[in-house]
Amino acid sequence: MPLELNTLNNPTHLAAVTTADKVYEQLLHQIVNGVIAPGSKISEPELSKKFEISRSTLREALNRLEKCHLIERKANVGSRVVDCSIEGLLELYITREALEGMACRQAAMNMTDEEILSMKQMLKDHSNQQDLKDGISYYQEEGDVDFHYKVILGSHNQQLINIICGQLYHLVRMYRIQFGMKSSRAKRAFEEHSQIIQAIADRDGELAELLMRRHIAASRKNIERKITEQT
Amino acid sequence: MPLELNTLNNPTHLAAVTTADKVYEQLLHQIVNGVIAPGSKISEPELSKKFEISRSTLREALNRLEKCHLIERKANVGSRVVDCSIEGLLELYITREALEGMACRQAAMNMTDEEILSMKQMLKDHSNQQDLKDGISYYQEEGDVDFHYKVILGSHNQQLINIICGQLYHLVRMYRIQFGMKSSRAKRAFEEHSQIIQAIADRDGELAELLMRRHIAASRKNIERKITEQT
DNA sequence: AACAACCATATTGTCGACAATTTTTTGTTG
DNA sequence: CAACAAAAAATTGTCGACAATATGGTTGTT
Repeated sequence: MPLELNTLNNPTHLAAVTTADKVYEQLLHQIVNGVIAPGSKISEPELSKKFEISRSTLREALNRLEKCHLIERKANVGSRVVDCSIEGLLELYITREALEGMACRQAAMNMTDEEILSMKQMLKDHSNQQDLKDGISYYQEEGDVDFHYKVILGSHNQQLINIICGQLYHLVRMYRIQFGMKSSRAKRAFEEHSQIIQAIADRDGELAELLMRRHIAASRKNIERKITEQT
Repeated sequence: MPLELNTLNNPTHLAAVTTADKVYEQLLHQIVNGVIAPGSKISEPELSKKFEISRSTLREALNRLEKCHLIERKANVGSRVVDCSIEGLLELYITREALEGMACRQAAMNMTDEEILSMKQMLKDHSNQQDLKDGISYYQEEGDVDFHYKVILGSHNQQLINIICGQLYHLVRMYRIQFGMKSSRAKRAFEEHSQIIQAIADRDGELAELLMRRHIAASRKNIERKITEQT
């Protein structure tokens, strides 16, 4: 069963209580999934009518979207959804490499034995799924997300967790959808996941970080290659 | 001339135009400098009276403080200034190590020759100051901040710049003031800065990242040592 | 026809009041 | 006196209206 993504954005792991929360979640979903196009302007009067809420609570929701860098605001002008450029995507992966690499090192140091066991079990489940689906994207996508999330949480470093899960990953998902990235290296990625878990289980932080960085860098280079092929 | 810190938090590098901006800047200053104590509750009615503004615009300012992780909000309960724990400080330095290390690698790849020249000049100025002040804290502190900022900006990676300058560094400053950290290794740090700039000038990203990580790790271990001595 | 200044319109920023929720106080009971 | 329940006060969330600023079109001049 895949992790519920929204829980990771909510520090207290509680359901959205206020209406601004709910509107935020809906807008988050719509932006990430491209229902609201990247780069498009956000009209406060229009949206507040559509959601049947006041502008105040809409602005509250917009502020949270701004926290995840999904929208940008200029004073006295308004908000726009961020637009997805290739440069932005590569910058994002560079940042992931740094943060998740370190998170992986910390995970090797700080994960409990139970957490490690749980990850190994997850990987076994994925391997069965992979036999069935033979590298087809959807489950592998979720599996990939699950894997990375567990490593990040395993770091037990609240700073890293907040930055990666709270803001970066929404952008990552948005980019994945915008560029229609279907992880053409599912099998290879799965093997890399195995190696990383092994390094964590061995409590080898140095190796764990190195492998995670290579894993993300490989994904980035894969994207770069595809992009340059297209042109 | 030291960098104007606030400009780095403002993406457009423009002065605060709206009143919420100004209140945000004042509150930022007060929190970072401990005028408002860490862990203390923030009363919206009280603050809005003190600043003679409405609660709406105060809440706007609070939202920006939340973006920098300087305050935390719970629904229907209110906001608190984050409190400074030793674990939090160490987590922050771990995160810095990852992000600034990568920023340094990117800086070695992406800085212009002019930017590198400017950094070398800055270091020369610092060295003169150091001869005069003989390792006394204040100027060295600002110099340290300047150095790190220039490297980060030199990465030319907007993601890294936003995360580090836009949010992490306010927390770093707050911690420095709360724990009264006076950089007892000024001379050593200056030498490390020199080595890092040399690696950047040589366009050796690998070494540049390694050195920056060691530089920050050394600072972290220095803190850990002090803390454990005290107990 | 091209450009500048101006005006009308629309959008964002700010305000004060009301509703919903939490926290504190008070009162009752064992 | 302690413990629990209920009411009161205070705080946060939400709303609609007004003020300040930007946008787009119009008009007038060269």
